[in-house]
Amino acid sequence: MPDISITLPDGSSRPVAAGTTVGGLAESIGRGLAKAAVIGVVNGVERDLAHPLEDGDEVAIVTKTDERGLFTIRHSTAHVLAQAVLDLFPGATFGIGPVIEDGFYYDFQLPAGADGKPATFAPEDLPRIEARMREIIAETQPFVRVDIDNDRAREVFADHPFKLEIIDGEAEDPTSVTEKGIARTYENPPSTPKERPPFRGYPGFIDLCRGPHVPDTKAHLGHFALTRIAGAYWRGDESKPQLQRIYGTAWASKADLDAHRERLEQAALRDHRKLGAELDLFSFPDEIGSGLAVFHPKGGLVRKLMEDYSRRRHEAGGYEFVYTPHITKGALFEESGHLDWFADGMFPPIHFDDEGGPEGTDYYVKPMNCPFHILIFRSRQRSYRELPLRMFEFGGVYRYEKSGVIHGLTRVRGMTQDDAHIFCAREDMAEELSSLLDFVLGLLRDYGLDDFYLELSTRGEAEKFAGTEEEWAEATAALEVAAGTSGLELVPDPGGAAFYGPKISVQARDAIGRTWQLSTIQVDLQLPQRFGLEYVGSDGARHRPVMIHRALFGSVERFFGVLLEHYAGAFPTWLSPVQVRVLPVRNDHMAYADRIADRLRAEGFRADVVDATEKLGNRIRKAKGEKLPYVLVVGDDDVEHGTVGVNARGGEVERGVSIDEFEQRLRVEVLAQTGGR
RNA sequence: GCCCGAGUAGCUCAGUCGGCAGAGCAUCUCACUCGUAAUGAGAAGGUCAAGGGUUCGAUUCCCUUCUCGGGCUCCA
Repeated sequence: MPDISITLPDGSSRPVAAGTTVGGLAESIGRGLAKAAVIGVVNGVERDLAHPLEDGDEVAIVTKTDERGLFTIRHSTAHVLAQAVLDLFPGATFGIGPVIEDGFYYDFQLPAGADGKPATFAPEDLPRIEARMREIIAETQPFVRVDIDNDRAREVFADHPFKLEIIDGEAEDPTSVTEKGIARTYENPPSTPKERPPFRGYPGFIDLCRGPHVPDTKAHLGHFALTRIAGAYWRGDESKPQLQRIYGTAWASKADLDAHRERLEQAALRDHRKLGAELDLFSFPDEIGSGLAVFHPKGGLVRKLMEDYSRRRHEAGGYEFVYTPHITKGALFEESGHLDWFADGMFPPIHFDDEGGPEGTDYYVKPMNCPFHILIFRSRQRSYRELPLRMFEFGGVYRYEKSGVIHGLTRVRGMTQDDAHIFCAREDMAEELSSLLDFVLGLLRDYGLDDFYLELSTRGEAEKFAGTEEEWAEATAALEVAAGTSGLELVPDPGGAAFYGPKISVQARDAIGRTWQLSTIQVDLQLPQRFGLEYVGSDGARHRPVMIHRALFGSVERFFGVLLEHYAGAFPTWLSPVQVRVLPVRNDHMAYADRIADRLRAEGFRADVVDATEKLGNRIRKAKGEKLPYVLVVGDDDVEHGTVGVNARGGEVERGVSIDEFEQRLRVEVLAQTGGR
C-alpha cells in the first residue's frame, strides 16, 4: 500500500498507509490517544473515527477530555436514548435530540392512549429506559454513517412525521442534515434484529443526523443519567403539538458524573427558596396568592439595608426621589400603549360604574412606573438647564405572570423595581449612558458581585420597531461606547431589543458561576413621542428629550434572591440581620453579656444574647445554622478581664480578645464592605 | 397557559392494600449552669391543601379547585 502524508496540529507530517482512518491515525500515534479519541477534525471538519484520510489532510484528534469530545459523547448518548424509547414504546416517534449544558434531551411523541391524546411518560419509566440504554451500550452497536437520498429517507422515516418535516423543511438551512437531496443518517445495527423494527427496511435504529459520533455505543458512553421528563412544544412553538421531553446528563467519566451530581447538591443547598424559609427571611402565604411574597422581620431588615444603601448612593449620584401611586385610570396605559400590547400581563381592571360617565371607569394596578414619571416630567414646562433629570423610585408593580412561570423571588407577580428614568438631551445621551453604566456596576460591586459581562440587545430585521433607523443607530452606538468604556465583555443580542429601543443588560456571575441578568439600561425612542415630551433648549426652541429606563437590581425581591444564593445565606457582615450573638457560658455571666450587646448596639451594630438555658455547644451550633458572622462567648475569664471569646464565621476561635479590639475590627470590616458610604 | 409530579404537626418525612394519625427537629414547661457545632424529662401541637362524589365508613379511591416542584412557552 502506498503511503500518504498527514499534517498534524503541531505542523509535523506523518506518513500512514493509504486508506488509514482517523481512528487508525490515532492508533499509529499511540495506544493512549487511540483509547481517548472520540472524533477527528479533518481539514476543519469534524469527522467520525471511521472517516478515511487522504494525502495532505490536516488532522487533529479530538479526545473525550476535549469540549468537542464531550459534546459528541452527549450527542451519541441522545441517540441511544431515542433507540431505547423506540424499543420500549411501540408506536412512539421522535423529534430532535440536541446537546445542552451538562447533557442532552430528546423529544418524543407516544401513541395515543385511551383518551385519544398522546400518552405521556411516567417517572417510573426513566429507570426502565435507562436500563434499556445500558443494554444497547453493552451491545457495542457501531454508529454507521449512511448517506441516502431524500426520497429513500422519506420511506425509511415514513412512520416518523417529525423527521419527515425535517427532511422536507430544512433544505435551505446550511446546517441541515440534508444537502443536495441527500440525507445524512446514522445507523446503529443491532446484534439481533429488532422484534418491531420502527423503520422501514432497517433492522435496527437509524436517525437523521449530521454527526459525527463515537465509533460505537460502548466507546465512551455509559456515564450518564436520565434526569427528568417534561412537556415541550415541537420546535418551541406554543401553537404546535406538545411532545414529551426526556432530559439526561452525560459525562466522559464516572468521576465527572459524580462531580456534576455534587454540584447540583451544592446548588440546591443555596436555593433561595429553601434558605428563605430556613433563615426566616420571607414566605409566600397561600392565602395571599401565587408570586406574592411577604418579608419577615429578618428578611425585612436585610431588604431595608439594601434599600437604604441604594438610596444613599442614588442621592449622591444626582437622582431625585419621586413617589407615585399603585393604581391609575386606564387612560394612562392607553396613552403609553401598554394596554394595547400587554393587557394580558396586567391584573384585570377594577371597574367603577358610578364614575367617568355612562361607560364607567377602569382602574389598573400598575405593571410599570415609567408613565407616572413621564407625567411628572410633563407637569410643567422643562428647560435644558434641568437636564439630565433623573427620577428614582422604589416602585411597587404587579404583573399577571402566567401561573407556570412563577419561581421563588426571582419571578413574582408583585415586586418592587428600583426604577429610574432619566430624561436628557439627545446630544448628552452618550455621556449619560457611560456614567450610568459606571454607576450601576459600581453599586453592584458594593453588594458583592464583581464578575460581569454585558449584553447589547439591538433592533431585529423584519419586526416592527418604533422610531427611525437613524435614532436606533444613534442609541445603539451610544450604548456601545458606554459598554466599551466599561472594559467588560460585550455579547451581541441582535433582534433582542424591545420594540421601543435598544438596551444593555448586565449579566452577573455568582459565587458558583451561574449567571443572572440583573440591571438593564434601556433607551426609549417611543414614549417621549407618545407623551409629547418637550423641553426648551438654549436656542429657545422646543426639543424632544431622550428617555432612559434603568433598573439596577431589576426588582428588589429578585436581587434579594440572587444575593441570598450568591452568599448561600451567609450575608456579609454589613447586610447580616444579626451581626453578633453573645453567649454567656453560665447564666451568672448574663449581665456581662447584656452589657457587651448593649454596647455594640449603641455603636450601631446588631447584636443579641441567648441565655444559658441550653448547653453552649448547642447554642453555638444554632448560631452557625443561622450563619451569623460572629459569636462571642463570655465566661469567668472574660468578666474578670473585660474580654470576649470570638468565634467568627469560617474562622478560628480566639480567646481573650478585648471588647475594644473586637468592636474596632467590626467597624473596620463593615466600613470596608460599604466603602464608608 | 401547557405537560409531568407532589401537598400528612412550624420544618424534614413515615404511615393508612378504605376502619381512632406517627417520628425526629423546632415550640412550651421543669430540671441541669456547662468555655466553642445536638443535656435530660414531660407537655402541647393535625379539618391528613380545599370542595364535591363513591362507600356503612374516605386522609387513603374518583372528579374539580388551590398551592408548590421540574420543564415548555412567555418575561413591557
